Amino acid sequence: MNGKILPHKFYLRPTLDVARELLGKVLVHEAAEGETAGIIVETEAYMGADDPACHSARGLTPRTEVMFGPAGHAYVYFTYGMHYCFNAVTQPRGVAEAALIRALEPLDGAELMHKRRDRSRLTDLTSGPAKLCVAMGIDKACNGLDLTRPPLYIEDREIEPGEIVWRPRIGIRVATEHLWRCYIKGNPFVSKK
DNA sequence: GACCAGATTGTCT
DNA sequence: GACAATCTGGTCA
Repeated sequence: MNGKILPHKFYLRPTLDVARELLGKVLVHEAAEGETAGIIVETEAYMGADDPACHSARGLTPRTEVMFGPAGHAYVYFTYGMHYCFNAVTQPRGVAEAALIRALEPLDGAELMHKRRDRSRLTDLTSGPAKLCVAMGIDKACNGLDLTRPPLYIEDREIEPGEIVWRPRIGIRVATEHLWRCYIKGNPFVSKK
């Protein structure tokens, strides 16, 4: 690692602020097979009890337990019978909000990502929430991990994200009116324009 | 490029 | 039993 790991207090703020400021930060996973890292280029905010698209809006269940827990932990959920998605939990214990990481730009361990994903094009490795989980080796075992220490953490390598834009969230059927997805304009790894 | 259906299973009603 | 914070590969243009 050659950056500063983001502390818990980074995540103890309004989720929209955290989602925006995660852009340009670096997600690192030190797995047994090797280390992979990527620059976060796209996120979405899930706003808890008042957001019908948020898993936690229906209350505390075994699945959403981590989101109700303290900030700075990993919420990894399984969906569509085959995909994992990775979120960073925000807000204090009891407030169940999170920032979904939707896309990364590969930084370290691209070779290992290719091996895990079996895709030749670099832009196919991490340009989507389920894709990046495969490329980074993130699965159910990562659910609940503390993001301020290895093996899974997010650090600041002082990368300037560039121009940021806000757009409606993707892949949900309710609450689509909010501009709660943000990404780095023009970045080729963003999942969708 | 746009649009569409199929895959496949955990989670909640 | 219905549905899901998705991806892929097909068709048509």
